[in-house]
Amino acid sequence: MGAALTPNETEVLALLRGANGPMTAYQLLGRMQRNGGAVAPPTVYRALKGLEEAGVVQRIETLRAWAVVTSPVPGVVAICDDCGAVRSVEAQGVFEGLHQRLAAEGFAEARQTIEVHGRCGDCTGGQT
Amino acid sequence: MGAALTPNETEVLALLRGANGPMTAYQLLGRMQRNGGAVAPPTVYRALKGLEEAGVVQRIETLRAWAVVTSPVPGVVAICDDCGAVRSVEAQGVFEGLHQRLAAEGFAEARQTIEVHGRCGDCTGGQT
DNA sequence: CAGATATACGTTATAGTATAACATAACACA
DNA sequence: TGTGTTATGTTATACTATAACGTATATCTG
Ligand SMILES: [Zn+2]
Ligand SMILES: [Zn+2]
Ligand SMILES: [Zn+2]
Ligand SMILES: [Zn+2]
Repeated sequence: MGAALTPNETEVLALLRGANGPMTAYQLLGRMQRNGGAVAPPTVYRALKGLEEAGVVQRIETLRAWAVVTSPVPGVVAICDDCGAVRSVEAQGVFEGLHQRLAAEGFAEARQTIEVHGRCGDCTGGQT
Repeated sequence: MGAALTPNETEVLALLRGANGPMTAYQLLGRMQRNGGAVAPPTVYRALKGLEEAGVVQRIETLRAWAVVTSPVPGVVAICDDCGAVRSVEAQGVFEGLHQRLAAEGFAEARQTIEVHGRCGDCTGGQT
């Protein structure tokens, strides 16, 4: 079974949930230090690793930052370069199509990272 | 027109072309130092930036490394976690499907990063 | 309870990645 | 010749991540 979260993991998750977007590991570190005194980088990286393995947090590769997983199924990460908003967009067909395409090449995929930069609806003048 | 490459860019590109896979910026730096004496990080990062803007080099985000662009059209980067091989696989339908999906959300995409980790055909016991 | 194992955590140091800021050189060309 | 532009050199620093080792705590076992 998926083990319960440790206290450090719980704290990091709460910080990420309270943020309105991804946070870098050192932003998390700073917050934890202001909360609880002496905290060092391994503490936050260990927590992030555990949360990632638990599937509740993911690294946004193109931002070198960390965010809560908002979708039960893996989504496309859409990042607005204007306002910084990050959304996970479900795109089952895209993932499946990619799976097929790679399988045709004999490639057995284990993990897909799909991140897209651009401008969100709000920032383009917004047709919603 | 796309400006000609500078000497530093040319050197970095030659190193990447001579490698059998992505290289980190500091691997490139080490090579350049062995070739030409005093070289500092900004030299290689500047060259990488120029090459990236020229479209001949790309950063592999999930590897924090740099590789030559092998496909005229953007491809899916397939990374074998076993042997380290990195291939760019054309998947026009995937990119287009993703484009459509995001457009439907009002998101105007500018840059897609699609990287997949797994095992290549050679490493799975290889049906080619 | 003594001892063994496992897990989480603390602590220090260091590795690895990337950029800021400012100085200099080289070139084009008015 | 002067002037702007591009490329480069140089120094320092910021940012991201992990290695290595020690300690605490819980749990099980005999
Ligand atoms: Zn936006
Ligand atoms: Zn799949
Ligand atoms: Zn392989
Ligand atoms: Zn598109």
